[in-house]
Amino acid sequence: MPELAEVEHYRRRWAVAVGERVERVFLNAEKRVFRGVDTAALVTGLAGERMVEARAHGKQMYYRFGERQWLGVHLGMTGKLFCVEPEAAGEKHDHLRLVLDSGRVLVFQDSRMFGRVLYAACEGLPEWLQGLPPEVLSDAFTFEQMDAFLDCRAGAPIKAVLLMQGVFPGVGNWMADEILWRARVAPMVPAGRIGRRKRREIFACLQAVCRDAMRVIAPDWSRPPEDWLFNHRWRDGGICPRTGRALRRESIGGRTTCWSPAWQCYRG
DNA sequence: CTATTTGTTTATCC
DNA sequence: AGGATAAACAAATA
Repeated sequence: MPELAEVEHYRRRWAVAVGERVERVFLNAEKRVFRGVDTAALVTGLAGERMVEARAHGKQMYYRFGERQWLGVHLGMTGKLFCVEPEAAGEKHDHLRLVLDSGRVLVFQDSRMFGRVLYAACEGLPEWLQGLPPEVLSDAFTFEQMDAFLDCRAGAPIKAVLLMQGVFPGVGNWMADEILWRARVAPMVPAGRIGRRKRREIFACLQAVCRDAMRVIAPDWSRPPEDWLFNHRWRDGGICPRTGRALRRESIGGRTTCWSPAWQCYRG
């Protein structure tokens, strides 16, 4: 489920441990979420260290312990982070558990295991945090950059382009649909066929959807207002809140896409 | 039983 | 070469 704002929500669930020390680490090294990770080094490296930083960049979260212990978490499709009381029972898909000095436990749970854990012990940023693109809500994310990228991916449907994490970090399936719905652009339109004026609208809607999602979802996972596409998109028979007509669901760019044909009339 | 899934990586085809 | 697309990953849910 996790896109930009859901990731931020989960980041905060572990951020309650900032200032606390890790007493012990439990994990099952065989699980796919640890693919490529030196789990033995992770277990010994984090033990005794204090969490000093809890951050997210797009869908990639990372926590720093002490001066040189870095733990990365990506939630994939079904990953979750939470903090439980000492007496809480473990659950089936708990893959990583950090027991704090207070007794509370930070848990990473992921049933489908498309998520992953990363680990590094180094002075500066680990290589997997270097060269990240500007975050979509930062000043460094500019229209000119988006404009150039749409030309670079001119043949791909705009829906697929918005999902590319190298330029739109954090944008996921429902956010891409929400953006195109607000901008009134049909999702299968090739990016290169979108004119400059409409690109300006897409840019503004992109920022607005990210900002709104952060405000509504990140603090407590509130249900978005009914005038978002969000509440209508999941089930068959959904109705467009703007037109009152049926939403359509089809596969575009390899992903299930929900859109409102009468409303999203821009075809480039 | 089958079909579906809010993500990413790898393979394959142009 | 490089962009576009499909497949694979895995388990829960309908």
